[in-house]
Amino acid sequence: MYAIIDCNSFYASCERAFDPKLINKPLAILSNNDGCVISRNKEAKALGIPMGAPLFKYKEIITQKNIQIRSSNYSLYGDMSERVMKLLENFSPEVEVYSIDEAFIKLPESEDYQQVGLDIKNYIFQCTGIPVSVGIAPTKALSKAANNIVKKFPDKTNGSYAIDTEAKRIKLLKWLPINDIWGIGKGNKVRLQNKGAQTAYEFTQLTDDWVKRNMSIVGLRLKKDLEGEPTILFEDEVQNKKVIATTRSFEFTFSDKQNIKERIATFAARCAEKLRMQTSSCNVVMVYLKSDRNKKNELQHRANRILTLPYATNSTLTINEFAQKALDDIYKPGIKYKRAGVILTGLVQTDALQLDLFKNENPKHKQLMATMDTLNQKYGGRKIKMASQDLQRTWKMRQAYLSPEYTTKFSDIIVLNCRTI
DNA sequence: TCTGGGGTCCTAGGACCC
DNA sequence: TCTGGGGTCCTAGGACCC
Repeated sequence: MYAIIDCNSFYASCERAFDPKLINKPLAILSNNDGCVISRNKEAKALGIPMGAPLFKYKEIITQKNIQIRSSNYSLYGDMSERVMKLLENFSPEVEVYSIDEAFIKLPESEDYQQVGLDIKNYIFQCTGIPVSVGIAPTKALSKAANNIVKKFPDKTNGSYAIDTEAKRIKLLKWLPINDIWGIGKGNKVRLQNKGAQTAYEFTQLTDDWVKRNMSIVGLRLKKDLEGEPTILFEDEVQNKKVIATTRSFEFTFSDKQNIKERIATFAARCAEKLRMQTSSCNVVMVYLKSDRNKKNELQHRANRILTLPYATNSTLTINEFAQKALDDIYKPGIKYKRAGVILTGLVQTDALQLDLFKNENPKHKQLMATMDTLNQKYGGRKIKMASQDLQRTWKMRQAYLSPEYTTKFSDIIVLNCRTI
């Protein structure tokens, strides 16, 4: 049997775990630059704050209803996520971390799966203060569906629901609307509705042939999984990333090339760092620029440039050199740019590099990068940078409502004042 | 003034090879 | 009446996820 453990309103729950003032209060977490809402607890949902709500459009209701807001604090969420995942290993050696707030685990045989789910939920809450929902079933897609039941009926399920009989599986599929199936998005929803299927059950009644032809092998796998035949693979080995990207919207729009060069340098450096962390090198660098598409009356421009490198590398210097070349190719003066990104692809394992007969990187880069990474890890805050980066810290994200890094920074650890009673 | 960021997988079609 | 056949690799774009 598989279980999916899904943290409820994860970012909001992380904030609440360390700040008792937030208990039972509506709370929304904002995206980078405090632009829009990316997580909200159930109290905020009940007040009608939708996912993706732009902050400036909801200012009024936020003040009126006294909704608490926080800037996103990824050091905190990333650390809390690691803790939750680590704790799950107490229930099974086989854990697939699916996203920052979700994991699948393979459960050992049990007489009472419902109770296993409750045990997991209680344990995670006790150790971290994070509430989770647990769905249990013979396949991954069915466990996701069981999790939907938990979310829709929190009182009846108390946080855990298990599909452990054929009757429950059929009942679940007949209840589950087509667009709530994991893996069915907008496109396939329309396709299936046109075919007359409204529920997961009706989807499974279509022929394999039709599903394969209209929804590709991906759709067919999903159908098998819903039929109870485990077809979507369980992957507990952590895979290296195949694409590494650093992309941001700016806090303002601007046209000044020097400014944009500096950001591209910083994005390139961040990408190269992520690349070295998984001991990969890249063969391809892509850079893109976009103006603000919400400003209809301004001159629009979006462009990208893809450069293939002469040799695979993970050197910040080389990657930035090519990123800057790409930028030169696409930058147009006079455009107000709002967003840019650096994306690395063609990733290969660094230790399995093909050396070229003629073109190879200066070996000094390797030593320099190793030294830079060591120093930056030891002292934190990325103290060692390229000269082309933002040495003056002339720009930074707008994060007006940022909470402390309770778990990853010594100066932010909560201090208890104990008095004798 | 102000609307996120980072991924995965699959398919079709073109280029190229013998 | 009637275009050769079989294959690989790469890329752009679509669809979906959290």
